[in-house]
Amino acid sequence: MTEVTTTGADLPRLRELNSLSIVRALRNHPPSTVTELSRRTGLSRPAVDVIAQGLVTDGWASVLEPGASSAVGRPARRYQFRAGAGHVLGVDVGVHKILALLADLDGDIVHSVRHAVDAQAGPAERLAELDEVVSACLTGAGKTPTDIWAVTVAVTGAVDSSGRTSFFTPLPGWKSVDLAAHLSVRFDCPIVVENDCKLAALAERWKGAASDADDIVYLLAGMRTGAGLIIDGVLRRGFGGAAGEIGALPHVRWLKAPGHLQNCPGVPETVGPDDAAAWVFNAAREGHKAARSAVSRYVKDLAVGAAALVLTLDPQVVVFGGGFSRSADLVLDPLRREIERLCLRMPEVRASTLGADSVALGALKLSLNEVDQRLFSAGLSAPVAPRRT
Amino acid sequence: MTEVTTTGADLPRLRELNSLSIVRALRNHPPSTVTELSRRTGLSRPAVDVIAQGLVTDGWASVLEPGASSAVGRPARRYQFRAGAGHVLGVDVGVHKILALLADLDGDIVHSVRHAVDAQAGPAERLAELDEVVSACLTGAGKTPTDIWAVTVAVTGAVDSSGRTSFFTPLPGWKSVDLAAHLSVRFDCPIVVENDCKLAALAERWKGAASDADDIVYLLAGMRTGAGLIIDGVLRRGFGGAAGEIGALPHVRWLKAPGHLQNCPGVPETVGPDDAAAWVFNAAREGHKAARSAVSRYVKDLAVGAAALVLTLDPQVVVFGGGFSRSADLVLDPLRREIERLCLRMPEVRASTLGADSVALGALKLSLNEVDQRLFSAGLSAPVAPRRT
DNA sequence: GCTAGTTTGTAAAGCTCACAGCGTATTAGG
DNA sequence: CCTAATACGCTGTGAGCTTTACAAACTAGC
Repeated sequence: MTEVTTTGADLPRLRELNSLSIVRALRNHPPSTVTELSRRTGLSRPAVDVIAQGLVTDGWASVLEPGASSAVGRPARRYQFRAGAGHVLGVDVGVHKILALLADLDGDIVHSVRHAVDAQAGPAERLAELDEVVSACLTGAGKTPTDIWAVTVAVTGAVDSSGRTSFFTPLPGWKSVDLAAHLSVRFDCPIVVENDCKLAALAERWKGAASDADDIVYLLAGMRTGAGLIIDGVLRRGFGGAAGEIGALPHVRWLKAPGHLQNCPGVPETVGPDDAAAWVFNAAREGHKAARSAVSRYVKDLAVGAAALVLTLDPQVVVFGGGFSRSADLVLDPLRREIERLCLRMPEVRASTLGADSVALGALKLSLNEVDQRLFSAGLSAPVAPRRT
Repeated sequence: MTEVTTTGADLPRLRELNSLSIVRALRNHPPSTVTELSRRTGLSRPAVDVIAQGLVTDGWASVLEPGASSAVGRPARRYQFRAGAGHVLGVDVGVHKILALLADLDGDIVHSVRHAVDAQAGPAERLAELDEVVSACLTGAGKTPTDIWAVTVAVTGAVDSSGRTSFFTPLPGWKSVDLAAHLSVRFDCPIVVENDCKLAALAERWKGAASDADDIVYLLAGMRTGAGLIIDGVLRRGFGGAAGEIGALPHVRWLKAPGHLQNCPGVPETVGPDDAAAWVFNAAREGHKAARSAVSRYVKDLAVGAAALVLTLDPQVVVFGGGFSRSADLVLDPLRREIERLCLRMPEVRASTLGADSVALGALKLSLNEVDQRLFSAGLSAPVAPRRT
């Protein structure tokens, strides 16, 4: 027997579905009365009542007894989602810094810790620093690893299905690091390792520049150029985790694009290689001839890869993010012109609104998605940290 | 009130869901006994029994009374999905031909009609020919327009959200043709106009070279080069319908790639421009020096665009289709080498197995998808042709 | 030809769930 | 103080699925 799908639903399953429906109606809403929930879900008031009480006894919701009532009529009891029932972690392991965010199930950030890291630090040193940041974040929020329901770590470079950056990565010696295995010593919950561009794209859709769009090309523009894709509202990983790596194609010029900025004539010797781009953008803003030309050539090269992505996917929005997005005022208009010239249908081009924390925020969001997925597929029995399968 | 989601489910809805579950279990299976359906859906035998009887009275299923039984025990009544309850059309409006396929709800083709068309024919002439082909296909199958539940028409060129090929199209004078409006005079059912590459991709996943994959890049290689994308098992249209049009980017060389074949030195003057490529492939197979070089250069240019798609999406399979897929023996290996050289992760590269009918087949499949979507979202009351919304 | 065994069809009992309806509690306003 | 409006809580009703039980139909083997 090919026992694949058990789609049949009986009464308990119906109750489960309606419970999830109530949970959905509870989340991302202010504390709600039974009548409001009834309207929101389409269920009858008595049904909502018993389900809500069940959620309270299970620990998924909490009750607010009526206080000062402003409306007419008998003051209503209010239910709210117990966002504190569980917590998730999102960590960005960057070249220069490690940033950990700890949030509740609403995605509200409870605590965050940021440490600077030497760009040349080897894997052992970086992993030790990661452990320290995570520990500090947990203790700072008064949590233990068992309180955490999902962990997502962002790294630079394409992440394969085993969670390793086997294709390439700018982190020194990082190619063979098995981050998930390293963290699984401390955490029993699901652990996901993901590419930083993809996570930044996720963040930008969550609470950034593209929260209204389902089809997004996110450009992470900095000394390295990368892309993250959201298609039909879902983060696109690729069959092997290498989606969005258009920069590897020499014809689209992403590899040499930042060189126009770094090698711009006129950069003072006192400016280090990491700050050269910022200097050039500033100089261009003040009318420096060579700087303006360098920015122009940079945008032209950036636009080729962007156009390849846009022509392939025909997105609604292109988000210009990454370190260079601070200079979006200089980039956006010429980038639009170039894309318009190269593409069939013109997408909106917007600047990132989240800045440098977008990667860690995206990691947080992916952790929340992981929790949600388990919640809404496996059903909700009691709020406990899920185990890895 | 932001009345967006009415997710609550009551008892009738539960019955509806289970009915759909039974329909799913019935489709693409041989006639099934109640016990088999019970196992397949997870529902109890009596529940399946009443639901199946309901489906029969509604006209969705038919009963096979037990005949010659081979097994032990009382011979079972068998139920089967009534694929003949409705029919769908898939039409390919090509440059040289128009092909219409008429199939039942199982996708089994009942009748097909193919007419040749002059490549220079204008819109009026082509539309008249289309009407004639559709009429012939209907009468040949003994059907009327009211028997048809969905119509999909494939055209060359990116199709915008209004169903027009406003960006570009090689069909003479076709840019402003509103095909959906033209057909809506005869058909009340949903009418979809879609790009030919996308539909060929759909067909190749349905019953072609990539039926096992969810992430597919389909290359339509001929005198024009195009691409269709399937991502997470879903056809990717793009926000404005222009996904996959990477060929519009000059840097990837798709526009000039077929020129290597057409302008290959040594092609006899007796060979027309449309047959030059076929001649070159044949000559290359027989060792003709210039022909081999032309094929090599063609593949190199084709591979640049393919690599752009592969790097962007990281698909599981690349399908080499279109007119040139008859010469896949010459193309596949060098194409693999080039993609491997340019990309991070190597996808499988396969030749199309459907040939020239793939576009019409894909149109058929999209019609079936359209019907299924309405079936499984709006619920099944009685088998009647759906109306356009 | 007859009996044991197996599977199907069908009916009845029981349980769970959601809904409709009604009475009660609480507040605002006249 | 009384009325209208709103929300809570309880009970009865009906729908739908499951389990159990039993009759019907067929094969296999003696």
